[in-house]
Amino acid sequence: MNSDDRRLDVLRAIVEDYVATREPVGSRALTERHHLGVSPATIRNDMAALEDAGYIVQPHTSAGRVPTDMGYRQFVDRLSEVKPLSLAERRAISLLLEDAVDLDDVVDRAVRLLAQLTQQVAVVQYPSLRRSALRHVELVPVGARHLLVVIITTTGRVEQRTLEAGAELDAEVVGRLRVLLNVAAVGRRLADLETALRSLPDEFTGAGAALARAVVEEVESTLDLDREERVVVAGTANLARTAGADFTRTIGPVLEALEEQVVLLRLLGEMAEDHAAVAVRIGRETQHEGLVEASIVTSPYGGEGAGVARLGAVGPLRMDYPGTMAAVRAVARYLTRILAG
Amino acid sequence: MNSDDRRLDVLRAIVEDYVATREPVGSRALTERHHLGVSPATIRNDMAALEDAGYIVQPHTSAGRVPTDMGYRQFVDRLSEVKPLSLAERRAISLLLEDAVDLDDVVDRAVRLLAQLTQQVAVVQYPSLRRSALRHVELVPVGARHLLVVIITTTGRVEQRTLEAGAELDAEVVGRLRVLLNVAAVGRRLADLETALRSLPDEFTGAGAALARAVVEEVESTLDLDREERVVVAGTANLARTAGADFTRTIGPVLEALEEQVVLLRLLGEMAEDHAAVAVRIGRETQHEGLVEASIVTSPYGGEGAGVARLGAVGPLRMDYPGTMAAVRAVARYLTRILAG
DNA sequence: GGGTAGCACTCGTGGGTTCAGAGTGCCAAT
DNA sequence: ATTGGCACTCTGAACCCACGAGTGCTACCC
Repeated sequence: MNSDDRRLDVLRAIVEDYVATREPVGSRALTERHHLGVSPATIRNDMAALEDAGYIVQPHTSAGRVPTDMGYRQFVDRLSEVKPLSLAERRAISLLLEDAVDLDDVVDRAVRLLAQLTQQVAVVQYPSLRRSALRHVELVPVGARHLLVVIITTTGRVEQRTLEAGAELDAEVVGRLRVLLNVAAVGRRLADLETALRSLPDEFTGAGAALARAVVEEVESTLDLDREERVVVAGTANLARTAGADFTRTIGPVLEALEEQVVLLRLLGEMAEDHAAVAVRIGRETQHEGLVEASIVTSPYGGEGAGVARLGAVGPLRMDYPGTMAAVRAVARYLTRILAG
Repeated sequence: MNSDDRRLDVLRAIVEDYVATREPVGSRALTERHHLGVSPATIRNDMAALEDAGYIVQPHTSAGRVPTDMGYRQFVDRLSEVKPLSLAERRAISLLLEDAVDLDDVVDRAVRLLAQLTQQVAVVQYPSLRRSALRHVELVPVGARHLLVVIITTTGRVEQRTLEAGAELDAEVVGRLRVLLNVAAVGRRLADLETALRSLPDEFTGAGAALARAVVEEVESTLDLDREERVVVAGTANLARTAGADFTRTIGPVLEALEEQVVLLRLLGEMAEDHAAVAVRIGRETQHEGLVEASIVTSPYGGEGAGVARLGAVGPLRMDYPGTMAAVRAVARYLTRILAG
């Protein structure tokens, strides 16, 4: 065995032990718990090299080593196969998700399930409107001057807006608008709607044109991703469990980050650029002040007309990466299957 | 001054100091910070009496006193007037809430605002469907066999369900059903709908009757309060700020309770039975294991056709009750005004 | 009777010291 | 390249001790 390879094995062993024991790991403990076939002294040399390379640090002179962000990163990148979940776990996932009654329910169940499986904070992003397609637009007059616009997507998501018409609504105009809207828009991805609808108001005159413009604008504003994309979070209590040990001061900054939709959405968006089945961001890699002591593991789900979104788990740097990755990937797969069915 | 009165003043002073300093308060400190007009020795006698009565305890011999749940309760009950918020605060509330675009946005803004104002965890319950009235029901065929049922309430809330028809939809039947449904149901409180709709399927024959029954059932299932009432939470990071000092072990149990909709809904429901403008539950009074070290302050909002619900703040036993009560009441009032307008 | 002053007593906190053990780095030997 | 040996470092636990805050009690005063 090449000595570089052994070094990486030592790193792997350090990460595993540190994750398991939460204590800095020394050379002797390492030789006892893993059959590396060499003596502690050799390990010490390797550790010195790993420290020079930036993968591990000593909290203080006479203590064992602890992985750095870079160390965890190396560890994660070197994971070859993801260990599968147990049959019982997979069956539980499947049963739980199949009983869901609508999209909200699916998402709610998925996020709780994932929190439970990973014993961490779970996050699930709603299927993105931008990438899903329109199934139907409905216009409902409400009183003489208000019009309710209901937008239904192929993912089963329903968005509604109320708008105030400038003049009294004309039932015939509303009816025609409904028909034209649906003809022009159904089947389009929401992101393409703008071009599809641009000329629609020209079909009307006077108050009808104004109304059509207002409705089109309302439909388009639904594209405004910042407002419409949502992430739901569950399992924050899991953070508190190991709070003192895993976070230098408090979990406050992490909770703050989790409450800020924009932070999560940015992070999920950036992670979508990794095309791996499971993406990981460790500590500072999250590029967010509040998450320097946290890692996030996510996976895409949906796709094929069901919209694409991500789900994942957020936990301390010192998390069980292989286990978390397996759970995240599994839930993403089942969710994809459920949404497609 | 009656000596019983003085005792209660001493209790008030103890609560105030303990809330301010987070440290057990002794007789000397008390005489220095409050002009009670008597010597420490006298205070000591009063404190002994208060301890006998169960309002305060000593963490250990040779320490000052700390209020018990009962002590806080007595303190809260004796608060006569609620101090008003500053003009700047009231203006900020008003401006923020007025800009909201729809019900979701109002609720979201309110909960964040309240978390910010109280520096605690804020909870806002969605206006209850049971007490709000129906504005419109819309039926939208989706494909040949699916029907989308959209229910709009007077609070601006929109609920939708998709149902699968047993047979191909007949446009004429759907149209007639829509008309009849609206005639029978509009203006009714959701809680009264069941009786109003019972005979409706009799107007149809064959497949139409089956469809009507399915639709009615779907509308009624919206009444299912457990599924439809929702509470949104914000500001959990505020809990972490003082976590070590205010909670014996971790904030985990509190976070768990906050994630369980059923727990919050039960609590809010029970608090609705107090008819005071602001209701308070302290420690064990919450009747929930996870909240024994927490208190909750809530106030109703809405009403007059806008549905009735509650909002409030959850924090440590050692919270600024007068300030929290003032903020909760103020936000409830502004929210009521916004929803009515 | 209620308030006060004085006093002895309790007990937790904080500072300082010591000690053992874990872990390291380095060097000489294989 | 690996290993055994060894001197060195540093943390954390244990311990002790003195300080001081705070109490309860009793005797005294108005």
